[in-house]
Amino acid sequence: MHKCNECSIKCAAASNLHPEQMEVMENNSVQVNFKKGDNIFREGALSLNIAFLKSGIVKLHMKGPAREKILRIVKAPSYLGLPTSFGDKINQFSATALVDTSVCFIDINLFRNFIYNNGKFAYEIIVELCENELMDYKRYTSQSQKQINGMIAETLLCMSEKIFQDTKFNFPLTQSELGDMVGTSRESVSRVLSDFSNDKIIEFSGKELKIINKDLLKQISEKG
DNA sequence: GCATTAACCACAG
DNA sequence: CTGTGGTTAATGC
Repeated sequence: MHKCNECSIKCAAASNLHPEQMEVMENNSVQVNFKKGDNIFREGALSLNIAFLKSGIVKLHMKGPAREKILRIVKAPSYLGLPTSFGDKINQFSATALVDTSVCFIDINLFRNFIYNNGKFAYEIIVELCENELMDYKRYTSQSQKQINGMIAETLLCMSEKIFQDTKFNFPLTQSELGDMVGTSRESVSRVLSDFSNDKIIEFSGKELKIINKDLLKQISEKG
């Protein structure tokens, strides 16, 4: 049996749990490891758990009328899909591991009890939901008004800053997935990436991506 | 009209 | 899965 108490990977919310609540959680949660490419939970399937991403990187995605849409890239530590867990018993989107990943599944009824009985815990959950909602609003506004150069620049910057905290990183998506993320075709992604590379803004070989001219990338992102 | 943007198709590594 | 060229449609001077 794993020990939630001793787990160093806690979100802001869980650190507000009382010792006895922590113990209950230990008895009502399981940790599962996933390989790169594994499906963690699937759109349309029943779910009675909250999924907490302990380590790794995950994509949240849902089927659109034409093709798949990547909603968000999530880096540990973070909850995966609180909206789908509380809004509906059926998952409204899928989660897929982009790298080897470890996830804790917590019983939804238990989680609900924590929210009822522990205000600080609930507050932190609300904070997280609000932050996510705000970021989504920003992305939707960008996506509806920027051209693809701007969208891809924005996405690369975001990955570099928010996910990897480095100008050089292993790009976790295929070009086709990046297209699904910013709402464009894989061909357009390929062209933009080539252009950026020719203009010495980025460098990429295989999956290794390095941002060389961050200022220019920012300009492209802002001007759309 | 002419230029730009980007999607769709096809074919090749 | 990725890179490119041709084609086509929409939009904007």
